[in-house]
Amino acid sequence: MSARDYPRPSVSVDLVVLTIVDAQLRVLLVKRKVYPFKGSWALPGGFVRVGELPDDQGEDLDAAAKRELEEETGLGPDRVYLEQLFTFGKAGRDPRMRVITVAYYALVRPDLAPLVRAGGDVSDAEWFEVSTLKKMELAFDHREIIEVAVDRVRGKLDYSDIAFELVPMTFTIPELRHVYAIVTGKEMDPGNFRRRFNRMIENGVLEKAPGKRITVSKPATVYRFKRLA
Amino acid sequence: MSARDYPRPSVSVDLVVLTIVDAQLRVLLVKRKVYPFKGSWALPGGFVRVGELPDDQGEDLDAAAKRELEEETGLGPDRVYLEQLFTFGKAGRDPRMRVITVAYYALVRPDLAPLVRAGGDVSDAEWFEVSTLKKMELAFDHREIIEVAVDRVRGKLDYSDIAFELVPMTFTIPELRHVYAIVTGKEMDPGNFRRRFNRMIENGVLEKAPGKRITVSKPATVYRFKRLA
DNA sequence: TAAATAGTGTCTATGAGACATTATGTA
DNA sequence: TACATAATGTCTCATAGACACTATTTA
Repeated sequence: MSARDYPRPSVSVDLVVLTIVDAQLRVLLVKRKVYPFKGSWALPGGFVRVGELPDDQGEDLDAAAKRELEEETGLGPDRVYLEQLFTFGKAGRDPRMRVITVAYYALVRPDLAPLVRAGGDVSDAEWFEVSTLKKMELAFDHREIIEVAVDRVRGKLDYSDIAFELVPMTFTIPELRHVYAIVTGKEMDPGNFRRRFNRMIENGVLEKAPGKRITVSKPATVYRFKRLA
Repeated sequence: MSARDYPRPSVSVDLVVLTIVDAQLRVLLVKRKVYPFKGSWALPGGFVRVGELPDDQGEDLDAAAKRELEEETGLGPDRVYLEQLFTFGKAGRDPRMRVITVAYYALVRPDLAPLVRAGGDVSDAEWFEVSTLKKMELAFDHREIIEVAVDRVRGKLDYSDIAFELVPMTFTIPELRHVYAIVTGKEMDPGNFRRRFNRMIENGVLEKAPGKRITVSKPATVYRFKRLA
């Protein structure tokens, strides 16, 4: 019996698409229209397209994630941060059949978030506050997947650039500080927080950008993040 | 057409089993006895056992990793640190057919490493120095997988307890320092290094253990790592 | 006793956090 | 002008690194 003949699992890609809108960390969920979990909210995702032929084996795993992202949000992968998260493969996690899912997470800038519903071919897609998911019934093990994703984002906040994926293209340091506060749940001291980014400003990693915020007092300087090549 | 009827990929589990022996970071490889890459060295691994029935969907992904670890090294998962690494799923990475592999990495204490060859059912298994792999032809994308694993270990060294998985059950601070030096490639100052673990010693996370090293000068204190429950 | 390494002490630079102060815009 | 918030400054403390020094064991 060749390896070819063993039973195979279905492999899907699930997306934890996160954004910050109205001072809340939100995740994009779609309403399931079929069994199982019909009517429940679930992560957007789908099966990896696999070819039958050795020469055409189908799409790459990353390509499947990008395709699903585009299909379900209308956002191209160039506008969104996308990274593999973890693979969930417990037996029984899908009652129909064996499904192993490779989860990805995506970070959507708040200014792009409103575009999502128009672009998707899924009619019932909504941004839910992560903090309110506890009360909801989610499909499959999607609650656990979201938890892992949020933990990952929290963990990477301090040693990576992902915070810049959760503010608009141009932003102020106070806006960036709000991102930190929302993700970590802790307010940061405005003065100390700014100092953390002073070097980036001197480096030119953050450069001044045109634009202005409507404020009741002194407006903050607007910056743009220049990703180093 | 139901989801059931789409073509499915094979899903395998590959293991990057690492240890430190003779002052070298080493990875366990097995010689392939079948095509493709017959005769090449490859990561130990195998296909996830998938059930055909909704009620019996087969083994969990983690269980597959533990099973392979036991089969190929003879080491139970209780004696070895095992963690999911990353999922590699490019089309064409296996020329025969579409295979998506979930890679795990395992850390084996140096005193257990010699037991490995006896226990495995794979006759041709050997520990290779990671630094010499560049010259070798490895099967599939296994070189890339090893690289990701080593990067992961390097990255986690400073903020996790994994260094203790690469020394014997009882060890000295200088021995631990050698682990850091070998993994990171940088020698650490002995005095400063020790200070990093002074708090753990005061906490009781590290406790004195019986045992002694054969040395040419003052022998170091032997400790045991007490994992907090 | 000599050699070697374990382990401690000291100094400095750096960064985080608490908090005060100044600067600059809006209403 | 009053107010609010941005932005800067100051102080303290914890930590990392460089390096000198002491302690202890072996040969």
